Amino acid sequence: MKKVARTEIPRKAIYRLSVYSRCLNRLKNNGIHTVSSEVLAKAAGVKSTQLRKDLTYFGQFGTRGLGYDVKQLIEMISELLGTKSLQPVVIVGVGNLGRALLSYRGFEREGFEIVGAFDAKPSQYLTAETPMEVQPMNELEDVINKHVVKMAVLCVPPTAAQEVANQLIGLGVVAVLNFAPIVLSVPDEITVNNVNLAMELENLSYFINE
Amino acid sequence: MKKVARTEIPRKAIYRLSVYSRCLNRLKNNGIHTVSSEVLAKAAGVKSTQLRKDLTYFGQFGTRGLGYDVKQLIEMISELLGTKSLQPVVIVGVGNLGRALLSYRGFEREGFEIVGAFDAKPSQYLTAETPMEVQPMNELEDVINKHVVKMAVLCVPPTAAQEVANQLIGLGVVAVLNFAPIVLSVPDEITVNNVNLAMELENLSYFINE
DNA sequence: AAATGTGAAGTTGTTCACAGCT
DNA sequence: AGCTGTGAACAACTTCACATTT
Repeated sequence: MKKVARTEIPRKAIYRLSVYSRCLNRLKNNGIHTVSSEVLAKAAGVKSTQLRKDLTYFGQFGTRGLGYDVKQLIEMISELLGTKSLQPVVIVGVGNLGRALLSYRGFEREGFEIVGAFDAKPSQYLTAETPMEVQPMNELEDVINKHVVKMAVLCVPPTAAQEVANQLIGLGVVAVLNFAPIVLSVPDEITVNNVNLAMELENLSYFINE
Repeated sequence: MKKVARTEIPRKAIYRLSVYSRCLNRLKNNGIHTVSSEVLAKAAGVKSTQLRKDLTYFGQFGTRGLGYDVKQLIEMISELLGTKSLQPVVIVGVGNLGRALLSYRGFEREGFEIVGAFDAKPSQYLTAETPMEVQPMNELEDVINKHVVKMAVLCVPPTAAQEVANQLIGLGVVAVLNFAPIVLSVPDEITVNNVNLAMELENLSYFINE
Protein backbone atom coordinates (compact mmCIF):
# COMPACT_ATOMS: atom_id res chain seq x y z
CA MET A 1 0.00 0.00 0.00
CA LYS A 2 1.22 3.44 -0.99
CA LYS A 3 2.60 5.33 1.98
CA VAL A 4 1.30 8.89 2.00
CA ALA A 5 0.15 11.25 4.68
CA ARG A 6 -3.42 11.48 3.44
CA THR A 7 -4.30 14.58 5.35
CA GLU A 8 -1.76 16.57 3.37
CA ILE A 9 -3.36 15.81 0.04
CA PRO A 10 -5.85 18.47 -1.03
CA ARG A 11 -9.37 17.12 -1.36
CA LYS A 12 -9.58 18.87 -4.71
CA ALA A 13 -6.61 16.90 -5.98
CA ILE A 14 -8.53 13.69 -5.32
CA TYR A 15 -11.50 14.98 -7.27
CA ARG A 16 -9.19 15.79 -10.14
CA LEU A 17 -7.90 12.22 -10.07
CA SER A 18 -11.38 11.17 -11.17
CA VAL A 19 -11.27 13.68 -13.98
CA TYR A 20 -7.86 12.48 -15.13
CA SER A 21 -9.07 8.91 -15.04
CA ARG A 22 -11.96 9.72 -17.39
CA CYS A 23 -9.68 11.55 -19.80
CA LEU A 24 -7.19 8.70 -19.75
CA ASN A 25 -9.92 6.20 -20.57
CA ARG A 26 -10.92 8.26 -23.58
CA LEU A 27 -7.30 8.33 -24.70
CA LYS A 28 -7.01 4.59 -24.23
CA ASN A 29 -10.12 4.01 -26.30
CA ASN A 30 -8.53 6.08 -29.04
CA GLY A 31 -5.56 3.75 -29.02
CA ILE A 32 -3.17 6.20 -27.39
CA HIS A 33 -0.53 4.58 -25.17
CA THR A 34 1.54 7.50 -23.93
CA VAL A 35 0.53 11.01 -22.98
CA SER A 36 2.37 14.12 -21.79
CA SER A 37 1.17 16.13 -18.81
CA GLU A 38 0.56 18.98 -21.25
CA VAL A 39 -1.93 17.03 -23.35
CA LEU A 40 -3.67 15.27 -20.49
CA ALA A 41 -3.97 18.49 -18.54
CA LYS A 42 -5.60 20.24 -21.48
CA ALA A 43 -8.13 17.42 -21.77
CA ALA A 44 -8.87 17.69 -18.07
CA GLY A 45 -9.13 21.47 -18.12
CA VAL A 46 -6.24 22.16 -15.76
CA LYS A 47 -2.67 23.47 -16.03
CA SER A 48 -0.01 20.87 -16.71
CA THR A 49 1.89 21.83 -13.57
CA GLN A 50 -1.16 21.12 -11.52
CA LEU A 51 -1.55 17.69 -13.03
CA ARG A 52 2.06 16.84 -12.30
CA LYS A 53 1.80 18.19 -8.76
CA ASP A 54 -1.37 16.18 -8.17
CA LEU A 55 0.30 12.99 -9.30
CA THR A 56 3.38 13.50 -7.19
CA TYR A 57 1.23 13.55 -4.07
CA PHE A 58 1.04 9.80 -4.69
CA GLY A 59 4.38 8.97 -6.25
CA GLN A 60 6.28 9.20 -9.52
CA PHE A 61 4.53 7.69 -12.49
CA GLY A 62 5.99 9.38 -15.54
CA THR A 63 9.09 9.05 -17.67
CA ARG A 64 11.03 12.26 -18.22
CA GLY A 65 11.31 13.18 -21.81
CA LEU A 66 8.42 10.90 -22.65
CA GLY A 67 5.33 11.32 -20.53
CA TYR A 68 2.95 8.93 -18.83
CA ASP A 69 1.89 5.43 -19.80
CA VAL A 70 -1.87 5.66 -20.22
CA LYS A 71 -2.76 2.16 -19.04
CA GLN A 72 -0.44 2.26 -16.09
CA LEU A 73 -1.77 5.63 -14.95
CA ILE A 74 -5.36 4.40 -15.20
CA GLU A 75 -4.39 1.41 -13.09
CA MET A 76 -2.70 3.47 -10.45
CA ILE A 77 -5.58 5.96 -10.15
CA SER A 78 -8.21 3.27 -9.85
CA GLU A 79 -6.11 1.58 -7.21
CA LEU A 80 -5.79 4.84 -5.31
CA LEU A 81 -9.48 5.59 -5.52
CA GLY A 82 -10.35 2.06 -4.58
CA THR A 83 -12.47 1.54 -7.67
CA LYS A 84 -10.79 -1.64 -8.83
CA SER A 85 -13.38 -3.77 -7.12
CA LEU A 86 -17.14 -3.26 -7.10
CA GLN A 87 -18.08 -1.16 -4.09
CA PRO A 88 -21.45 -1.96 -2.46
CA VAL A 89 -23.72 1.02 -1.75
CA VAL A 90 -27.12 1.44 -0.10
CA ILE A 91 -29.65 4.16 -0.91
CA VAL A 92 -31.72 5.39 1.99
CA GLY A 93 -34.81 7.46 1.23
CA VAL A 94 -36.75 6.56 -1.87
CA GLY A 95 -38.81 9.68 -2.45
CA ASN A 96 -38.65 11.55 -5.73
CA LEU A 97 -34.90 11.98 -5.76
CA GLY A 98 -34.08 8.55 -4.40
CA ARG A 99 -36.31 6.91 -6.98
CA ALA A 100 -34.68 9.04 -9.63
CA LEU A 101 -31.24 7.85 -8.58
CA LEU A 102 -32.40 4.25 -8.54
CA SER A 103 -33.70 4.42 -12.08
CA TYR A 104 -30.56 6.24 -13.17
CA ARG A 105 -28.25 3.28 -13.67
CA GLY A 106 -25.13 5.45 -13.78
CA PHE A 107 -23.65 4.18 -10.55
CA GLU A 108 -23.46 0.61 -11.77
CA ARG A 109 -21.53 1.70 -14.83
CA GLU A 110 -18.85 3.28 -12.68
CA GLY A 111 -17.98 0.50 -10.32
CA PHE A 112 -20.61 0.84 -7.63
CA GLU A 113 -23.31 -1.68 -6.87
CA ILE A 114 -26.54 -0.66 -5.21
CA VAL A 115 -27.21 -3.57 -2.89
CA GLY A 116 -30.28 -2.15 -1.20
CA ALA A 117 -32.85 0.64 -1.20
CA PHE A 118 -34.55 1.60 2.05
CA ASP A 119 -37.35 3.82 3.16
CA ALA A 120 -39.34 4.42 6.32
CA LYS A 121 -42.51 3.77 4.29
CA PRO A 122 -41.43 1.19 1.74
CA SER A 123 -44.91 0.05 0.70
CA GLN A 124 -45.94 3.32 -0.90
CA TYR A 125 -43.08 3.10 -3.37
CA LEU A 126 -43.74 -0.35 -4.70
CA THR A 127 -44.75 1.03 -8.08
CA ALA A 128 -43.94 -0.36 -11.48
CA GLU A 129 -41.45 2.45 -12.08
CA THR A 130 -39.25 1.53 -9.15
CA PRO A 131 -36.57 -0.75 -10.56
CA MET A 132 -35.72 -2.36 -7.25
CA GLU A 133 -37.42 -3.63 -4.17
CA VAL A 134 -37.64 -0.98 -1.47
CA GLN A 135 -37.07 -2.39 1.98
CA PRO A 136 -38.11 -1.12 5.39
CA MET A 137 -35.49 0.49 7.60
CA ASN A 138 -35.28 -2.43 10.01
CA GLU A 139 -33.67 -4.53 7.30
CA LEU A 140 -30.87 -2.03 6.87
CA GLU A 141 -28.64 -3.71 9.42
CA ASP A 142 -28.84 -7.15 7.80
CA VAL A 143 -28.02 -5.85 4.34
CA ILE A 144 -25.16 -3.66 5.54
CA ASN A 145 -23.63 -6.56 7.44
CA LYS A 146 -24.16 -9.08 4.69
CA HIS A 147 -22.52 -6.95 1.97
CA VAL A 148 -20.07 -5.13 4.28
CA VAL A 149 -21.43 -1.80 3.06
CA LYS A 150 -19.24 1.22 3.77
CA MET A 151 -21.01 3.77 1.56
CA ALA A 152 -24.52 5.18 1.64
CA VAL A 153 -26.48 7.58 -0.51
CA LEU A 154 -28.79 9.66 1.65
CA CYS A 155 -31.98 11.00 0.03
CA VAL A 156 -34.30 11.34 3.01
CA PRO A 157 -36.08 14.59 3.86
CA PRO A 158 -33.88 17.13 5.70
CA THR A 159 -35.72 16.62 8.97
CA ALA A 160 -34.78 12.93 9.04
CA ALA A 161 -31.29 13.20 7.56
CA GLN A 162 -29.26 13.58 10.74
CA GLU A 163 -31.01 10.73 12.49
CA VAL A 164 -30.64 8.37 9.54
CA ALA A 165 -27.00 9.38 9.16
CA ASN A 166 -26.37 8.50 12.80
CA GLN A 167 -28.02 5.15 12.25
CA LEU A 168 -25.92 4.42 9.16
CA ILE A 169 -22.72 5.38 10.93
CA GLY A 170 -23.69 3.18 13.85
CA LEU A 171 -23.97 0.26 11.43
CA GLY A 172 -20.47 0.80 10.04
CA VAL A 173 -20.99 3.17 7.12
CA VAL A 174 -18.00 5.52 6.84
CA ALA A 175 -18.83 7.52 3.69
CA VAL A 176 -22.08 9.29 2.92
CA LEU A 177 -23.24 10.99 -0.24
CA ASN A 178 -25.76 13.42 1.19
CA PHE A 179 -28.49 14.93 -0.96
CA ALA A 180 -30.41 16.39 1.97
CA PRO A 181 -30.01 20.17 2.21
CA ILE A 182 -28.67 20.22 5.74
CA VAL A 183 -25.21 20.15 7.24
CA LEU A 184 -24.69 16.74 8.80
CA SER A 185 -22.62 16.62 11.94
CA VAL A 186 -20.54 13.47 12.00
CA PRO A 187 -17.35 12.22 13.67
CA ASP A 188 -14.06 13.20 12.03
CA GLU A 189 -13.40 9.74 10.63
CA ILE A 190 -16.63 9.82 8.59
CA THR A 191 -16.55 11.42 5.14
CA VAL A 192 -19.57 13.28 3.86
CA ASN A 193 -19.94 14.63 0.34
CA ASN A 194 -22.86 16.95 -0.20
CA VAL A 195 -24.75 17.32 -3.44
CA ASN A 196 -27.51 19.85 -3.62
CA LEU A 197 -29.02 20.40 -7.01
CA ALA A 198 -31.10 23.40 -5.97
CA MET A 199 -27.97 25.00 -4.59
CA GLU A 200 -26.14 24.51 -7.86
CA LEU A 201 -28.95 26.26 -9.67
CA GLU A 202 -29.01 29.11 -7.15
CA ASN A 203 -25.31 29.50 -7.62
CA LEU A 204 -25.72 29.75 -11.38
CA SER A 205 -28.54 32.17 -10.88
CA TYR A 206 -26.13 34.55 -9.18
CA PHE A 207 -23.93 34.66 -12.24
CA ILE A 208 -26.81 35.34 -14.59
CA ASN A 209 -27.29 38.84 -13.22
CA GLU A 210 -24.42 40.21 -15.31
CA MET B 1 -27.96 47.26 -7.98
CA LYS B 2 -25.23 46.44 -5.52
CA LYS B 3 -21.85 47.61 -6.72
CA VAL B 4 -19.24 44.95 -6.13
CA ALA B 5 -16.28 43.64 -8.07
CA ARG B 6 -17.76 40.20 -8.59
CA THR B 7 -14.54 38.52 -9.53
CA GLU B 8 -13.15 39.19 -6.06
CA ILE B 9 -15.88 37.24 -4.34
CA PRO B 10 -14.95 33.61 -3.79
CA ARG B 11 -17.24 31.19 -5.57
CA LYS B 12 -17.44 29.21 -2.33
CA ALA B 13 -18.80 32.24 -0.52
CA ILE B 14 -21.70 32.31 -2.96
CA TYR B 15 -22.40 28.64 -2.35
CA ARG B 16 -22.43 29.35 1.35
CA LEU B 17 -25.00 32.07 0.80
CA SER B 18 -27.38 29.31 -0.28
CA VAL B 19 -26.61 27.42 2.89
CA TYR B 20 -27.21 30.46 5.06
CA SER B 21 -30.47 31.09 3.29
CA ARG B 22 -31.73 27.60 4.13
CA CYS B 23 -30.72 27.94 7.76
CA LEU B 24 -32.37 31.35 7.99
CA ASN B 25 -35.60 29.95 6.62
CA ARG B 26 -35.59 27.27 9.27
CA LEU B 27 -35.05 29.93 11.92
CA LYS B 28 -37.87 32.03 10.48
CA ASN B 29 -40.20 29.03 10.56
CA ASN B 30 -39.35 28.62 14.22
CA GLY B 31 -40.45 32.20 14.85
CA ILE B 32 -36.95 33.58 15.39
CA HIS B 33 -36.50 37.18 14.28
CA THR B 34 -32.92 37.98 15.14
CA VAL B 35 -29.81 35.83 14.98
CA SER B 36 -26.15 36.31 15.85
CA SER B 37 -23.38 35.30 13.48
CA GLU B 38 -22.34 32.76 16.09
CA VAL B 39 -25.65 30.91 16.06
CA LEU B 40 -26.26 31.11 12.32
CA ALA B 41 -22.72 29.97 11.59
CA LYS B 42 -23.13 26.95 13.81
CA ALA B 43 -26.33 26.00 11.99
CA ALA B 44 -24.55 26.37 8.66
CA GLY B 45 -21.50 24.42 9.76
CA VAL B 46 -18.99 27.25 9.38
CA LYS B 47 -17.02 29.58 11.66
CA SER B 48 -18.76 32.78 12.66
CA THR B 49 -15.94 34.88 11.26
CA GLN B 50 -16.42 33.27 7.91
CA LEU B 51 -20.11 34.02 7.90
CA ARG B 52 -19.44 37.66 8.71
CA LYS B 53 -16.70 37.91 6.10
CA ASP B 54 -18.98 36.32 3.50
CA LEU B 55 -21.72 38.83 4.19
CA THR B 56 -19.41 41.82 4.06
CA TYR B 57 -18.50 40.93 0.48
CA PHE B 58 -21.96 42.27 -0.27
CA GLY B 59 -22.43 45.00 2.31
CA GLN B 60 -23.30 45.50 5.95
CA PHE B 61 -26.48 43.85 7.11
CA GLY B 62 -26.11 43.37 10.85
CA THR B 63 -26.53 45.48 13.93
CA ARG B 64 -23.60 45.51 16.30
CA GLY B 65 -24.46 44.26 19.73
CA LEU B 66 -27.57 42.61 18.35
CA GLY B 67 -27.08 40.44 15.31
CA TYR B 68 -28.91 40.04 12.01
CA ASP B 69 -32.58 40.45 11.22
CA VAL B 70 -33.63 37.06 9.90
CA LYS B 71 -36.25 38.25 7.42
CA GLN B 72 -34.08 41.05 6.08
CA LEU B 73 -31.11 38.75 5.57
CA ILE B 74 -33.26 36.20 3.73
CA GLU B 75 -34.48 39.01 1.49
CA MET B 76 -31.02 40.28 0.76
CA ILE B 77 -29.62 36.85 -0.05
CA SER B 78 -32.46 35.96 -2.39
CA GLU B 79 -32.00 39.30 -4.10
CA LEU B 80 -28.27 38.66 -4.49
CA LEU B 81 -28.79 35.15 -5.81
CA GLY B 82 -31.54 36.34 -8.12
CA THR B 83 -34.02 33.85 -6.74
CA LYS B 84 -36.76 36.35 -5.98
CA SER B 85 -38.44 35.66 -9.28
CA LEU B 86 -39.03 32.29 -10.92
CA GLN B 87 -36.11 31.47 -13.18
CA PRO B 88 -36.94 29.51 -16.35
CA VAL B 89 -34.74 26.49 -17.08
CA VAL B 90 -34.53 23.96 -19.90
CA ILE B 91 -33.35 20.38 -19.58
CA VAL B 92 -31.50 18.97 -22.56
CA GLY B 93 -30.98 15.23 -22.74
CA VAL B 94 -33.75 13.02 -21.39
CA GLY B 95 -31.96 9.72 -20.94
CA ASN B 96 -31.90 8.00 -17.57
CA LEU B 97 -30.54 10.94 -15.63
CA GLY B 98 -32.55 13.61 -17.44
CA ARG B 99 -35.74 11.65 -16.89
CA ALA B 100 -34.77 11.24 -13.26
CA LEU B 101 -34.34 14.98 -12.87
CA LEU B 102 -37.65 15.65 -14.57
CA SER B 103 -39.52 13.37 -12.21
CA TYR B 104 -37.67 14.85 -9.27
CA ARG B 105 -39.75 17.97 -8.69
CA GLY B 106 -37.16 19.58 -6.44
CA PHE B 107 -36.26 22.39 -8.80
CA GLU B 108 -39.78 23.78 -8.82
CA ARG B 109 -39.81 23.96 -5.05
CA GLU B 110 -36.72 26.17 -5.06
CA GLY B 111 -37.67 28.91 -7.46
CA PHE B 112 -36.85 27.34 -10.81
CA GLU B 113 -39.33 26.47 -13.52
CA ILE B 114 -38.57 23.80 -16.07
CA VAL B 115 -40.06 25.27 -19.23
CA GLY B 116 -38.93 22.59 -21.62
CA ALA B 117 -37.30 19.18 -21.97
CA PHE B 118 -35.42 18.33 -25.14
CA ASP B 119 -33.79 15.33 -26.69
CA ALA B 120 -32.33 14.37 -30.03
CA LYS B 121 -34.71 11.39 -30.08
CA PRO B 122 -37.79 12.66 -28.29
CA SER B 123 -40.17 9.91 -29.43
CA GLN B 124 -38.48 7.10 -27.58
CA TYR B 125 -39.03 8.79 -24.26
CA LEU B 126 -42.75 9.37 -24.56
CA THR B 127 -43.46 6.86 -21.84
CA ALA B 128 -46.03 7.10 -19.10
CA GLU B 129 -43.31 7.76 -16.55
CA THR B 130 -42.09 10.92 -18.20
CA PRO B 131 -43.92 13.75 -16.46
CA MET B 132 -43.44 16.24 -19.27
CA GLU B 133 -43.52 16.35 -23.01
CA VAL B 134 -40.09 15.81 -24.51
CA GLN B 135 -39.49 18.00 -27.54
CA PRO B 136 -37.05 17.59 -30.42
CA MET B 137 -33.94 19.76 -30.50
CA ASN B 138 -35.19 21.98 -33.31
CA GLU B 139 -37.80 23.44 -30.97
CA LEU B 140 -35.15 24.54 -28.51
CA GLU B 141 -34.73 27.96 -30.08
CA ASP B 142 -38.42 28.84 -29.91
CA VAL B 143 -38.75 27.86 -26.28
CA ILE B 144 -35.58 29.65 -25.23
CA ASN B 145 -36.66 32.82 -26.99
CA LYS B 146 -40.23 32.67 -25.74
CA HIS B 147 -39.28 32.24 -22.07
CA VAL B 148 -36.00 34.17 -22.23
CA VAL B 149 -34.17 31.17 -20.84
CA LYS B 150 -30.70 31.85 -19.44
CA MET B 151 -30.13 28.55 -17.66
CA ALA B 152 -29.88 25.00 -18.94
CA VAL B 153 -29.42 21.60 -17.34
CA LEU B 154 -27.29 19.41 -19.56
CA CYS B 155 -27.81 15.64 -19.31
CA VAL B 156 -26.75 14.46 -22.77
CA PRO B 157 -24.10 11.77 -23.29
CA PRO B 158 -20.52 13.04 -22.96
CA THR B 159 -19.90 12.74 -26.69
CA ALA B 160 -22.69 15.21 -27.45
CA ALA B 161 -22.21 17.55 -24.50
CA GLN B 162 -19.81 20.07 -26.03
CA GLU B 163 -21.85 20.44 -29.19
CA VAL B 164 -25.14 20.90 -27.33
CA ALA B 165 -23.46 23.36 -24.99
CA ASN B 166 -22.31 25.42 -27.96
CA GLN B 167 -25.81 25.36 -29.33
CA LEU B 168 -27.31 26.50 -26.02
CA ILE B 169 -24.79 29.28 -25.67
CA GLY B 170 -25.51 30.38 -29.22
CA LEU B 171 -29.17 30.71 -28.27
CA GLY B 172 -28.42 32.97 -25.31
CA VAL B 173 -27.97 30.56 -22.41
CA VAL B 174 -25.32 31.91 -20.02
CA ALA B 175 -25.39 29.35 -17.21
CA VAL B 176 -25.17 25.59 -17.56
CA LEU B 177 -25.56 22.88 -14.96
CA ASN B 178 -23.54 20.11 -16.56
CA PHE B 179 -24.05 16.48 -15.61
CA ALA B 180 -21.97 15.13 -18.48
CA PRO B 181 -18.60 13.83 -17.31
CA ILE B 182 -16.50 16.03 -19.55
CA VAL B 183 -14.88 19.43 -19.17
CA LEU B 184 -16.85 21.87 -21.30
CA SER B 185 -14.89 24.64 -22.93
CA VAL B 186 -16.93 27.80 -22.99
CA PRO B 187 -16.31 31.55 -23.25
CA ASP B 188 -15.38 33.36 -20.03
CA GLU B 189 -18.75 35.03 -19.64
CA ILE B 190 -20.52 31.66 -19.47
CA THR B 191 -20.81 29.94 -16.09
CA VAL B 192 -20.70 26.17 -15.89
CA ASN B 193 -21.34 24.17 -12.73
CA ASN B 194 -20.46 20.52 -12.94
CA VAL B 195 -22.20 17.77 -11.06
CA ASN B 196 -20.93 14.26 -11.43
CA LEU B 197 -22.47 11.70 -9.17
CA ALA B 198 -20.05 8.94 -10.08
CA MET B 199 -17.18 11.26 -9.26
CA GLU B 200 -18.63 12.00 -5.83
CA LEU B 201 -18.80 8.28 -5.14
CA GLU B 202 -15.26 7.75 -6.38
CA ASN B 203 -14.11 10.51 -4.10
CA LEU B 204 -15.82 8.88 -1.12
CA SER B 205 -14.31 5.59 -2.16
CA TYR B 206 -10.86 7.06 -1.68
CA PHE B 207 -11.62 7.88 1.94
CA ILE B 208 -12.95 4.44 2.71
CA ASN B 209 -9.52 2.83 2.42
CA GLU B 210 -8.59 3.98 5.94
C1' DA C 1 15.50 17.78 -26.89
C1' DA C 2 11.61 16.75 -24.41
C1' DA C 3 9.07 16.23 -20.47
C1' DT C 4 8.83 15.09 -15.52
C1' DG C 5 9.28 16.31 -10.54
C1' DT C 6 9.67 19.83 -7.06
C1' DG C 7 11.17 23.73 -3.92
C1' DA C 8 9.99 28.43 -3.90
C1' DA C 9 6.95 32.19 -5.07
C1' DG C 10 2.51 33.72 -5.72
C1' DT C 11 -2.42 33.62 -5.14
C1' DT C 12 -6.63 32.68 -3.02
C1' DG C 13 -9.38 31.71 0.84
C1' DT C 14 -9.85 31.39 6.03
C1' DT C 15 -9.17 32.74 10.71
C1' DC C 16 -7.61 35.90 14.21
C1' DA C 17 -7.64 39.91 16.92
C1' DC C 18 -9.57 43.78 17.89
C1' DA C 19 -11.54 48.36 16.70
C1' DG C 20 -16.02 50.37 16.37
C1' DC C 21 -21.13 50.51 16.85
C1' DT C 22 -25.50 50.05 19.36
C1' DA D 1 -21.62 44.34 27.36
C1' DG D 2 -22.43 42.24 23.21
C1' DC D 3 -21.76 41.46 18.59
C1' DT D 4 -20.54 43.13 13.98
C1' DG D 5 -17.09 44.49 10.50
C1' DT D 6 -12.38 44.26 8.90
C1' DG D 7 -7.23 44.73 8.26
C1' DA D 8 -3.59 41.70 9.20
C1' DA D 9 -1.81 37.04 9.92
C1' DC D 10 -2.19 32.59 8.55
C1' DA D 11 -3.15 28.43 5.87
C1' DA D 12 -4.23 26.10 1.70
C1' DC D 13 -3.79 25.65 -2.89
C1' DT D 14 -1.80 26.87 -7.49
C1' DT D 15 1.69 28.30 -10.55
C1' DC D 16 6.43 29.26 -11.70
C1' DA D 17 11.07 28.30 -12.66
C1' DC D 18 14.30 25.21 -13.25
C1' DA D 19 17.07 21.11 -12.01
C1' DT D 20 16.84 16.39 -13.35
C1' DT D 21 16.19 12.38 -15.99
C1' DT D 22 15.58 9.68 -20.27
